[in-house]
Amino acid sequence: MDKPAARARPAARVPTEPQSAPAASGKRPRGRPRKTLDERDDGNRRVELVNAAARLFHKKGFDATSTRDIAAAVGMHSGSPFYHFKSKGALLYAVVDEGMRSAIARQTAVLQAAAQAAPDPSALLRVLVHNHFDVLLGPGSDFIPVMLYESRALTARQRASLAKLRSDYEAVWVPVLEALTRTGRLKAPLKLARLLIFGALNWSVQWFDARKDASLDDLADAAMALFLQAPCSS
Amino acid sequence: MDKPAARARPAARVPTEPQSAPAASGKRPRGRPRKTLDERDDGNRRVELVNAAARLFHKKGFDATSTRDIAAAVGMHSGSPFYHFKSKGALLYAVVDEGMRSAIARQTAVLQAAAQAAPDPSALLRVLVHNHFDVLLGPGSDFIPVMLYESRALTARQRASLAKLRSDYEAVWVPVLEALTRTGRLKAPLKLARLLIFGALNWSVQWFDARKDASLDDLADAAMALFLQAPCSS
DNA sequence: CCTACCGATCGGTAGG
DNA sequence: CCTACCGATCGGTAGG
Repeated sequence: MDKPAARARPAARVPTEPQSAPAASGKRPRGRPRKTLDERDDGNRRVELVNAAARLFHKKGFDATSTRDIAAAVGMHSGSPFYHFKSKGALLYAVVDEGMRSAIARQTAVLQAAAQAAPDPSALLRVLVHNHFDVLLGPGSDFIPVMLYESRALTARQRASLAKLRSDYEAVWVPVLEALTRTGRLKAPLKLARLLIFGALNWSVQWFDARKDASLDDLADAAMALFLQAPCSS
Repeated sequence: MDKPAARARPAARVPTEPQSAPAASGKRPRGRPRKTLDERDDGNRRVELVNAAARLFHKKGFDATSTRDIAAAVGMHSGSPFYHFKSKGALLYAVVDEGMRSAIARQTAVLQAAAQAAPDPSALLRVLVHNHFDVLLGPGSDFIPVMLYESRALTARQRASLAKLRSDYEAVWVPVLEALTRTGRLKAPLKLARLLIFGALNWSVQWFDARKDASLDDLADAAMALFLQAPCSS
């Protein structure tokens, strides 16, 4: 069956009083009502598709998710996602891109707040680690897991753009890790340390269960205890 | 096109001198030649299929690999893998099962050798870590990466069997990590430490390049330096 | 954004 | 293990 489930169609989409104000003039605003509202609507549908795609790609994987699944999840018919995205792969890239930009924005925000309060590098690392766990495991966090585990389907060009974003995200960690190496609290070679640390964090997507396991703070504490040498002087 | 590539068909499969000895008697060994040889042949074909499946599942992912791809890789026609395996999922489970049994066997072997030479827990961890990297990244290591990153397609029953094998593999690490915790060289809570450590190691599948990066020994050294507190007394 | 549709591909099977 | 095939599903498109 191709009919979308009746469930997700938002009430706002039902054509209630469609052109209340425009109807008064009777001529000018025909084919398209006010431009701003129209664009906002289009944007919302697009955002809905990206959100549904993120959730389904995370839950079932990119290949196992059909564009029909995504359409049905937002109450569209099977061909309609291709009005907003030219291919399934473009939808995947939208998820990945949105996820990285959001992650970078959040990272920048928490780090700025922390750098003013306490410029201690171990405190900064703790903030980075906690934010990373939050981006991976917090509420509504489907985008970065998709980026981490479903990027194989991207084209070479898309992968190159993604590599730039990942590099931006990771670059912030480097001076913090360097400072910790200088003070002897981090022992492994910098590049390998970074890769191993990201692995430890990213793998949590595979096992973390918010209902059963520890809190994100517990996770961050454990990671800090594992990676850092205890403060030497005492 | 459905014709398999002419490439991988082993010369031994070409029906050259099919029943040299049996032809002498002319009666007894009809429908099936000697049983042992026949079974060995079947087993080899089965093993070839599992090896090809492991390589392709690792390279392209389970969903993106067709059973036709696998058949072609071993010089079979498109329907023939189903003579050996009743479904594509059964082939995936064969890969995962074989990978875990091999990993456990290798782990047992290296650990027994190391435990006699030096029962120091940090030396044992180093052996476990190095073996783990070797299983993940060493030559012919497609099975465990498939297990780690493609198991989602398994049935619930298969996943339960796999969980048992994974638990067997991980159980060996626990006493070693406990000993290191007791001597203060491992600081994080045991369960979280184990999960974070496995994450750091398993993630290497995503970035390690044998041509460019460090050796497996370098990796193991870096992991030990990162995870363990420096020996306290000195 | 829907309707109606297409070509391609896929997992799997019967029958030998 | 091959031959010949099937039903289902999928990404995508034309035309409105």
